Amino acid sequence: MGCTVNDIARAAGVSRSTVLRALSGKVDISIETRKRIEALAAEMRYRPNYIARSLTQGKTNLVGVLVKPSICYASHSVIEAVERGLREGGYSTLLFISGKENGTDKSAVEQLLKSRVDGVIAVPGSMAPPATYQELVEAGIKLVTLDGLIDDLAAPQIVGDNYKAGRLGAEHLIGLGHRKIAYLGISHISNVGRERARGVRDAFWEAGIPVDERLFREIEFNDASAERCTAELLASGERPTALLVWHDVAARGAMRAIFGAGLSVPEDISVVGNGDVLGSDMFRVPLTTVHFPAREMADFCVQTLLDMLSGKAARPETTVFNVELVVRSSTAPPRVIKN
Amino acid sequence: MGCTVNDIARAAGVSRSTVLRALSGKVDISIETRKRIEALAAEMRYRPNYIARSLTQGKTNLVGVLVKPSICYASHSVIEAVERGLREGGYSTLLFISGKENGTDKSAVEQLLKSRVDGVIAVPGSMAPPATYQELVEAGIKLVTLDGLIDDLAAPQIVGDNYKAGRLGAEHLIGLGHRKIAYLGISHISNVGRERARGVRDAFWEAGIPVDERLFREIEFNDASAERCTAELLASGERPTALLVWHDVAARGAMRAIFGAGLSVPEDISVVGNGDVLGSDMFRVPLTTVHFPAREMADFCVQTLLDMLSGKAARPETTVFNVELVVRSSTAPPRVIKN
DNA sequence: TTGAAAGCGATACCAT
DNA sequence: ATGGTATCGCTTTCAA
Repeated sequence: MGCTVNDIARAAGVSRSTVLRALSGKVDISIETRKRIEALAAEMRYRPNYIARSLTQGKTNLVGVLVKPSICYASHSVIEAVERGLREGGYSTLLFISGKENGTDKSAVEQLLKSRVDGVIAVPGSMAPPATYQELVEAGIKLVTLDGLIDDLAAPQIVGDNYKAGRLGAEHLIGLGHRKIAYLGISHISNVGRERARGVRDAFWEAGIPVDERLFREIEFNDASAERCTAELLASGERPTALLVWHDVAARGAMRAIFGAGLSVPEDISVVGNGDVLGSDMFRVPLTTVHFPAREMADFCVQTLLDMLSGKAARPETTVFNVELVVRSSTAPPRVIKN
Repeated sequence: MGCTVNDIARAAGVSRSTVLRALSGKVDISIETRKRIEALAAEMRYRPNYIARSLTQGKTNLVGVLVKPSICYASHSVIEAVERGLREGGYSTLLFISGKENGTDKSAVEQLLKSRVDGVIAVPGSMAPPATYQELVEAGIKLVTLDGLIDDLAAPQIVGDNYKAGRLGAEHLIGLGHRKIAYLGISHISNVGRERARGVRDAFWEAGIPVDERLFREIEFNDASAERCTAELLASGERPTALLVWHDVAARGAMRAIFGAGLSVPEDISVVGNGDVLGSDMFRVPLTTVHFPAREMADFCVQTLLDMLSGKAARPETTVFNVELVVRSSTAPPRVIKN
């Protein structure tokens, strides 16, 4: 298919060393032969083979981007920002989407290793096993995680303030007068899950509200799971007056269940989301949520990796981004306050 | 970093040929040396270098996925399906997102060529220049396009029935009694843009409704553009009673403008979208839209490429998928029908 | 059953 | 200013 330097050398009647010199823009070559070879290369549609180049340079200019499935639609701008940032930094994006939201990513990491990527950006799922990522670090591959904290990982990690996110949502609902608040969270296996829950519990604690464990549920990341869980809560005798949901997308599923039961938001039940996904202001009821600066986090993540790739000292520090409550229409004081 | 076959050969005291044989699972090797080498390889954490392998095999097992930015959030499931399908087929995904929705993709294609990808899946922007893609075909790279038709391209192309989509939306509104319908479409440079508009115009024609060119607008793919355009329409003397928007995401922007003007949907203005994006049933007003089987189209696209990659005869045919109208709450008869 | 050698395409270094 | 050669890590073919 593509022609090689040898083809050009033969066609030009020179050695391939000369061809390379002409094409690399170096100085020690006569202007005329350079012109001639450049013209020939263009005519023959020569394109350097990056694969061969990586072999000699010991550098592929490839960055593996290993993300959990939800990131694609929860924060499409993340993947866009990452790809663009890497490209501008001279790297190509080798994309891997975890099979399952909570999957191990083991085989994907193997693949990444065999592909000899120079670096990896990982958006780990809620149950990502630390060992898998550790393996990348041990293999000498530059790694930065985004939006998920892996315990004891010697790599820079970028996260939003999940503890604060949990607190903000809970405090907002408590401030409105809610006492019977359900929390639809994610697995406690992950640091994110633990921090969120801790924030929520601390808010309850400080307000002197006892935690009703029956209202603390774990859900998967998808509409259906949230919808099912919410339906259960509504059907139970202990119907909450407010729902704190760990992600906007799940909040949408929760709303579906609420509307499906003939109830309304926020009149019957208040709902708080998390993430401030593009479009949550146009939900059937504009969603009160906690804003995570996803785009800024992604940009920072890419910059950190590019710095490491260019040899700058990498400090395996965790960077926490601030989050803020955005109040819209899905929350209101509980309808009836019994004394 | 990673150890090579030579390292193992040296450590095992055999030639590298023997190592390769042991690791490749071939038969002509004694069981004991194989065991020994396998153990050694595992211990030394040997991982075959795919880069080097591609060089000898003339095959990278890389597929370039070149998409316009909107695909990421308009149809996140597309990129997921594509990545998963390719991975299952033994290929890795080299992702490129066009800089601009209407950009040329020229440099991305160059990059793809230099990376020696075996194949490419392209989701072209509305103004994608045919020559760019043609170049891929000429370079002998297997190409399939998805959700966008490039004129005169010798490659299989997968699209939804855009003509029908235009018709369905228009006919629905006309059937409800609307006469003053605005159409927010995309550039006519693309086949998609032309087909949609043709469907709309045919529906108008058959209903005997004259086309008011002032109500036929071209917008960019984003909330803001649709919002701005809608605001203009509302402010003009010729306020339409219905809006036919070429994409759900743009429809959301249009709704934002409508609500911003203090009007309501569908009482004051009906809105029809296109795409049936996940979540459009949970818009502030559940959206009436034309459903495109995005996931099925993506799966079919990947399968087609995998077939081509495995040497099966490729028929450069265009496959058109059926679309269907999904009626929700954003459309209703016009409030006042003047006689 | 095992070893040796050529080659994939580009690079770097030494020689002319 | 230009040519020759070893090398990157692996595959394939031919010898032993």
